[in-house]
Amino acid sequence: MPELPEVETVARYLRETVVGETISAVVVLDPRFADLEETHELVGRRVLRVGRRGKHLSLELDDDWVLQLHMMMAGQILVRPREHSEDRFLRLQFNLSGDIEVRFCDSRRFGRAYQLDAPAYREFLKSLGPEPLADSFTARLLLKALAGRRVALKSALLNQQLLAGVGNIYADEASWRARLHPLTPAGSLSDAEAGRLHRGIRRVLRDGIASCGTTFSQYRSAEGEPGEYQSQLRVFQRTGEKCFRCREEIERIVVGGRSTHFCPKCQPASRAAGS
DNA sequence: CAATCAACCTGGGTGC
DNA sequence: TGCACCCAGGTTGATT
Repeated sequence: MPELPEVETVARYLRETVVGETISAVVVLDPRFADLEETHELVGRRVLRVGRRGKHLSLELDDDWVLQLHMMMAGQILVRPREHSEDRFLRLQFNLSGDIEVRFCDSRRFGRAYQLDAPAYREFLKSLGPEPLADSFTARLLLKALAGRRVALKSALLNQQLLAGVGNIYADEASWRARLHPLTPAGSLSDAEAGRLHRGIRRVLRDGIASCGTTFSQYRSAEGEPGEYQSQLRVFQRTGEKCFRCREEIERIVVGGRSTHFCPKCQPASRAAGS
């Protein structure tokens, strides 16, 4: 599921709907899902801000309490009116003042919810790589993050300590934009290539947000709506279809255990290991 | 320290 | 219909 554009889409809706609301009840349906030792501590607290860092969502509450949510592969965070019908795979629910509920659903039970105190939250914010859409994220910074890395570019882009928020879909899409083979050694990029990659990453993430994310099956916005970026994908899950740039057939390989899609003609394997 | 890989889970789709 | 098998947007922890 959810990569940066999908999480941002959810965060934006939460900002419109739950900021200022007070938690009136926490319902844990799957104890393994939520690492909330003291759920009663959350009751009565108000949501002051909704943050997003990489693929993580943070509900910042009164007294520096933070509720961290991660949707992993299949999670859905839905904002529902109390009378809304039951949602499938509900694992955790927050009832809010104003008769609305935040429902965290997840068929695969990979998602997680947990509390952080202020110091732990600061540590967490520092533990991830730069935000790719921040003004401060430059091509030079990207080059620096990749410097010295011999892993495949694809694997580096998925490393959240190097760059926060890019996942399997947007990594492939950005590499296609930059005309870089996914097996290119991450630390071998020239200035020009890093510039193209930097533009590609920001382009696909911005476009993804503008389309409210990519939905193949599970992902829904907090309003329960599917995203629309899947119609704009250039390589992801287009194996055997024609490249939009050169009409060559898109190929699929496995890199670091992850399905990887690219155009063998537009993204030549000059320096790429193993091909 | 860097890189690789299995494990965590379940549902949906496909092919026999 | 049933069943075996493959695939999936992510992360972490053990191992090399």
